[in-house]
Amino acid sequence: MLWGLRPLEPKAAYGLAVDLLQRQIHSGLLLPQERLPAERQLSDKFGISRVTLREALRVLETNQYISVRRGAQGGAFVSDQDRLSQLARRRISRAPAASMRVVEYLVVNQTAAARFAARRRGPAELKKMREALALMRNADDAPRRKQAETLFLLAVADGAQNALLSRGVEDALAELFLPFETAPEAQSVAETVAVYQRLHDALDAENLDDVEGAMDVLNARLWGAIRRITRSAA
Amino acid sequence: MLWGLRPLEPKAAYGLAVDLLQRQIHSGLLLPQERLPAERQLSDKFGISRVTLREALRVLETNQYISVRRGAQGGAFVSDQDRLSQLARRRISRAPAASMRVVEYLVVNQTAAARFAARRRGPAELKKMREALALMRNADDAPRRKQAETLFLLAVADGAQNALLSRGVEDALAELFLPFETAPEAQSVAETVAVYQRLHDALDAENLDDVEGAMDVLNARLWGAIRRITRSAA
DNA sequence: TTTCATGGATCAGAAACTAAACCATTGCGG
DNA sequence: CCGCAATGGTTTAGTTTCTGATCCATGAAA
Repeated sequence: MLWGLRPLEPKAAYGLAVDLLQRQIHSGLLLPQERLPAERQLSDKFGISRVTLREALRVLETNQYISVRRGAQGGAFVSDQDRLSQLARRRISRAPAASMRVVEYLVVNQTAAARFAARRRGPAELKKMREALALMRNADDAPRRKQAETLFLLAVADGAQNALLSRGVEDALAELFLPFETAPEAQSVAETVAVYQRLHDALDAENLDDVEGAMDVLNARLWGAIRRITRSAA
Repeated sequence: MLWGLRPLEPKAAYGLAVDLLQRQIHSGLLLPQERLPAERQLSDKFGISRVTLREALRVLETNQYISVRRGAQGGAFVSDQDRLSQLARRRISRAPAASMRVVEYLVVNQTAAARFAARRRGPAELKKMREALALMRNADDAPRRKQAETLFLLAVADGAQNALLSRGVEDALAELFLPFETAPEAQSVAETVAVYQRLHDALDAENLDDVEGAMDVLNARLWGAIRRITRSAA
């Protein structure tokens, strides 16, 4: 018997572009106020026409993810930190339970990926982790720290050499859209960096116990963050 | 910075229909030789035109997933058991490593889902599991047993009340496409049913230890199955 | 043999997308 | 101050995909 017959929902090309850009903003890969490539270049990269790309930009602008300015030095700019944090909080408080489930999924797949990565990570992934660590140390604001964390976690996921797990982690990070940390204390930041460093070292040394220990700390911090937000929103 | 800029790949409507039907054949929900609904009805359910649906059927026919017959009592019929098993083996032996990774992903998410389900499963999911068990007991051939197993596992995944985990399990089951068991011994079949029964009982009783025990057995059987296939293919 | 539910084929029109041009705005260097 | 050059904004003609409808062809069952 055929199961779950529901109308198909073909995604228009402009919708795919919206999703891709939105996901990168959610996961922090695109920084606040960052300028996107010119329309002609972006549409080229995406393999879609400029008209279609512009539809996508219009949607993102409407949803306050970007703003578009004309003229030389114009272009599409990611919204600023406060606006994005506001969007993130709104998204979470609209459906707090859903965000908890995303964290659940992220923790499950991220932890599994890290365990596999302890055996399978290659030099390329370790290098990406070190680069992310360097970014994290040099970062002087919350967005750059978030970006570096995302890059680190994606590198760990890639280390598992399992495309489905990588996609799962990527999806979860894109779905989450946590607001930027407020009032970052120097000590807390240093502690976070230390945990990622510990995870890198454990993966480098193929020390499974330490990998799990570091992941437990990261997962606990993640749960703490999401709980803090859902509480303050209530 | 923008990361991973690649050409977008808009999926045409007919492609979505192909995927949906192919996935249900892979996971065993659609039985061999089963007749699909008439084109006019199917296109209606999918919310696409009949012409577009027919494109999808043509693709599936080309790939030997179905065959189409004309006339009264005609229609699109899922290929027979041997043909499907052949397709499945071919798919696995083309990329054995990929199939192992799918199993990995399935085990990770299925196990996590079962753990959550131990606390969250509702009466609806328990009922679906019992119905699947009944199907499994009454099944007198491999396809029906596979169908019942899939239905049971999907019910467990739903019990976790986490849409992302459910989707992960569903994706993995659809991606796997295991051939039907050959030479089924009555004892082995009875043992399998017993394990699913044990999993149901454990979920019903919220007995987490027993849930994990049953899942371990199921996961081990899954690993055994995929290893047996990849070996015989080599 | 007739019936009729089914797949097969065709066509006009709608919707999405493309390619290419041209216009409007604006910062920057001369 | 002006004009260049890079950018977004707009228009148009044409292609591709999908739709909705109609009619034809087949073949099992009554």
